[in-house]
Amino acid sequence: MDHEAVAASLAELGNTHRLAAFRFLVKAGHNGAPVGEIQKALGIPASTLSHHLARMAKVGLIRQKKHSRTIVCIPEYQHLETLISFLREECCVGVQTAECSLPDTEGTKDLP
Amino acid sequence: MDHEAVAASLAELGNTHRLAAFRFLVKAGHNGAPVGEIQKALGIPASTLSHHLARMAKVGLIRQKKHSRTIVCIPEYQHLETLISFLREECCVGVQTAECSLPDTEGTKDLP
DNA sequence: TCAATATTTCCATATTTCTAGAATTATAGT
DNA sequence: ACTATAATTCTAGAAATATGGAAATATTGA
Repeated sequence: MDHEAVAASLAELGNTHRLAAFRFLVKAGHNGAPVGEIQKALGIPASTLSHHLARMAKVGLIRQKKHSRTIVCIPEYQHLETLISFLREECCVGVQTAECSLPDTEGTKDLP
Repeated sequence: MDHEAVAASLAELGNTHRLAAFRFLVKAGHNGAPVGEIQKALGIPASTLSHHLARMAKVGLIRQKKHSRTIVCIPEYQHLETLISFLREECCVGVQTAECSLPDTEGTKDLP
């Protein structure tokens, strides 16, 4: 996953409704959950939710499978893993220790 | 960090310019880098960059310290750590194994 | 065939974000 | 005091996002 793709995925998770939907799906497990169930859980209008789910599917955060009338949404764990790996590399580059450590707070003052 | 704060931080990282700036700062290390240096590296207009940096500072992704005329931006490693922890919990909830595993791809078909 | 259900697509509107030039502020050096 | 430098704030237009009602689509079961 390249820089642009990472940014796009993070942007999708960076919306409270979408993040809530994704969290719900992850909790639901590998089988995911149908749109209607998500809708009942989050309590947002169907058209709004549909729009958000479509966006997440577009960047690969979730997958959507049709079972007759219902559309089941499945979280793409691997996608999130990749995202986390990217962030972790960002976090640890430039840091001395293998594990991430806190920056030294020198004697400079914070801005007001 | 609560749901809203996580979404806000992810949204900030979900922009290519800001993600690039953050990556640059992380690579720069604990001492961070002055705005002008970031500007030269990314090659975007000063006012645009200033706007993006201010946004990142607002959600706590970076800190800004003034040294005479220059403003040094420092990445908040701890903040990113917290973000990653949150995502990791999301990822592993509902999954059987301790480590994150891939979802079973059942016999259902993907949407067109 | 008809009604009900699940969901999307269409549409319009409101809001936010992005962008960058111009003006402004703050500070250092001369 | 003056000039150069570093960065922000102001401003405003363009683009993208968010929202939700209404209509459309697909599918099931009677």
